[in-house]
This record gives sequence, C-alpha cells and structure tokens, in this order.
Amino acid sequence: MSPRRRDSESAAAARAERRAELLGAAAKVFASRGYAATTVREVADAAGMLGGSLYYHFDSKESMVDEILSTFLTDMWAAYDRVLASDLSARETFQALVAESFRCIDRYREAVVIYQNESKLLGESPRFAYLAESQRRFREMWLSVLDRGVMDGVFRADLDTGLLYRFVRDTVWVAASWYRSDGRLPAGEIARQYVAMVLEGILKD
Amino acid sequence: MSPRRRDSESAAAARAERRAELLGAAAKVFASRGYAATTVREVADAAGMLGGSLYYHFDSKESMVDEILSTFLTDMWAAYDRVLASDLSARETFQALVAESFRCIDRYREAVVIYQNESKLLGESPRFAYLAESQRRFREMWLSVLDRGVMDGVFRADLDTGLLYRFVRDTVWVAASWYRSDGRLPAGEIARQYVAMVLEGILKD
DNA sequence: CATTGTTTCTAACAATCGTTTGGTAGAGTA
DNA sequence: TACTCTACCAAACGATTGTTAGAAACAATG
Repeated sequence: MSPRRRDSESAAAARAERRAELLGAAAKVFASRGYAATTVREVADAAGMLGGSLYYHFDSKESMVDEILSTFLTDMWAAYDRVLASDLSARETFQALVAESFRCIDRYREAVVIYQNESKLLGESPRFAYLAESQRRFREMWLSVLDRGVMDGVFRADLDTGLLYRFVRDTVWVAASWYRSDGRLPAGEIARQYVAMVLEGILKD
Repeated sequence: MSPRRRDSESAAAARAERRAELLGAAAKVFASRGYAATTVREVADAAGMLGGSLYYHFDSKESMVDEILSTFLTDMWAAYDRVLASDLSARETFQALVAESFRCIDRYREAVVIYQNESKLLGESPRFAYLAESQRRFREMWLSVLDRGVMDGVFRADLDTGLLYRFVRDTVWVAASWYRSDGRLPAGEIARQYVAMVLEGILKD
C-alpha cells in the first residue's frame, strides 16, 4: 500500500465519516419532524452548518433520506437472511426474526421511524422502488414462516393468515416509535416479552 | 317555527353539509399524502374547486385538519365512555373497547390515519393540545383496564404493564393503515380475531 | 511564507407554499 | 327588472422552499 494510496484512502474515510455524521443529524430531524415537513435548513442547523453547505456533501434532500433508508435496509436484510439460512424450526425462526427486528430498532431507530412514516409516500417515486420491494419481501418472509408454523401445528390455524401477518408485522415495528435505547428495559428483554405476548397471549394461562 | 327560521336553518344545514363534503375530501388527501406534504391546492382539486375557494369555507388549512380530528375524537370518546360506564368485567371491557375501536376505524378511517401520523407533530401547537390530552386519557384508560385485569387474575402478571399497554394500543390502531371497509373481512370479524390473538396468542393451544 | 484543495458561508435564484383580494356567475326575492 | 346573497374564480401577495454560484476561511503541503 503506497503512501499516496493511504492518504487518499484516509481522506475518503474522513469524508465518509463526515457524511455519516451529517446523515445521523438528518435522520434525527426527519424522524422527529417528518421528512416532508423538514427543511434542509433545519437539517443543517442540527448539524451546525448553513442550509446551502449540505450540498457540498449531498446532491439533494432526497439523496439524504435515500442513503439513510438504503443503509438501514441493507443491514436489516443481511441479518434476516442469516436467520433464514440457518435452518431453524418455524417457532425458532419466528423468535429469531423478532429478536433481529428489535436489534434493528435498537441500532437504526431513526431510520426505522422514517421507513414507517415515509415509505408509502416515497415509494411512489422510481428512485425508492426498493422500499416497495422490501415490503414485498417482508410480507413473503413472514407469511412463509407463519404458514410453515401452521403446517407444523405450532401456530393456530383458526385465524386469517393475512391478518396474522399484519398483526406480527405491526406489533414488532411500531415499537420503534416509542422505544428508547436508554429506557428501562433493554432491547433483548423487550423482544422476549413481545414474543411471549404474541405467542401465548396476555391471558393468564 | 317561522318560515324565516326554517329557511335560515336549512341554509345553515346546506352549508354544514358542504363543509362536511369538503372535509371528507381533505381527510382523504391528508391521510394518503400526509398533512404537511399536502397543499391546499391538492385538497381543492380533490373537491373540484380552486385553492383559494376553500377559504370561503375555512379559515386555514390548519382549521380543516382541526375539525377532522376533533370530530372523530369527540365521537370516539363518547363511545369509549359508554363502554366504561357500563360496569363490565376487565375482560369484557377489554373486548368492548377493541370492538369500539374497530368501529371507529371503520367509520373514521382517514381521521384515524391522520391522528396517528400527525398528532405528534400537531400536538406541539397549543391549538391541538386536545390531541395530547386524548393520548393521556387513552393511556389512563387502557392501563386501568389492564391493571384491573391483572388484579382479577384474568391477565398475566409477568409482563411489564407499560409494554402491555403499548402492545394493545398499537395492535389495535395500526389496523387503520391497512383496513378497507370493503375488504374481505368485516370490521366485526377483524375485531373478533384481533381479540383472540391478543388474548390467547398465536400458538396452537 | 506561498499555494493548494477542502469545507463552509453569503447571497441569491426560481418555484411553490398558504393566504388574501376583488370580481363574477347564478339563484332567490321584491 | 333591479337587488342581494351565496359560492366560486382569477390573480396576485409575501414568505418559504430546495438548490446554486462565488467568495472566504481553513488546514495541509511545498
């Protein structure tokens, strides 16, 4: 590795780190105030700079939210795919997916909130077609796990599968809207109780 | 009742009906595109008129969403209060509240979606203080029902109450985001299956 | 110290926003 | 027919939006 190479590499690394910093600030504002309602001046303010200066780092406001969402989704699907590839039973897969989801919420809370609030709107644009595609895979994945569970006789068969899917999907992801990583309960414990609630219900015995 | 009186009354009624029509159109657009991202010209377009003409009927874009939300919330709480006043057991109260919630979703789908998506942002303004107040009452109501259920030994006691509350709240209300009144399952059947899932879990036996 | 490349600021731009104003078409009344 | 009131249109308002261009500040290099 030549010195020239190392310099240009560390420069690129510093640049990438700055981008990540700015995206972190942007994600916070987008998540708390909504993407459409957020101005680039507010994002810049949160990052300690002026509105126009953001355009040295990013092409547009749209490309910021694009990078925020695609980074999160790439990581999330990598985690899901690891679970799906490990040949677990339906019930174990279910639990592992929920646990992985909460780990995602823990790690990418802002991105998850943005994804939930804005994906329907953003998805209409061709640039964000991967959002709809992600939701399709999501549905496919959960339905497959749930169907397998019903087949194996581990999940009850008297409920509408589509309803079951929405129930699971929603109960897991809405947690992002109230979850705080510094809260009373750690992510793992929340996941455990969630799984218990969904699997066994809230009735006593 | 004098003729003059009747005329002014029917005029007022026609006026109110037109307002309701326009608010219906506005609610649809607000719900599907988001309040902040929606322009008054889009609302007017959906109502078959020009942007400025809306201001003959309403003070502002804000007052439209205000009327949409407050109408829905008033009706919802009237329904909840009827349930709470009828001296049911914890479990019966639980079921009745869920059923009533789904009836609200059925009747005020757009308003519910707007409430969920925008109440956090709108609530910061003094004008929409009633949104935060409604959420406070909501929390109080569900916690009281759940606590009573745990006391009576009908709900399990090994779960965090706050988590339980969020779980119930979220599972019920996110249904508004996908529910269609003309869908495969009627509102009552959805409510029934939801109650079964939450109470008994999704495991077989 | 001079020079270069990187990052931010200053200051504006065209477009679009919510909103206002003044006018007008049409129905109802005398 | 003349007048009035209701409901809308046409056209603009100032403010704010995302974005851009050129200059200034800064750090690093020679």
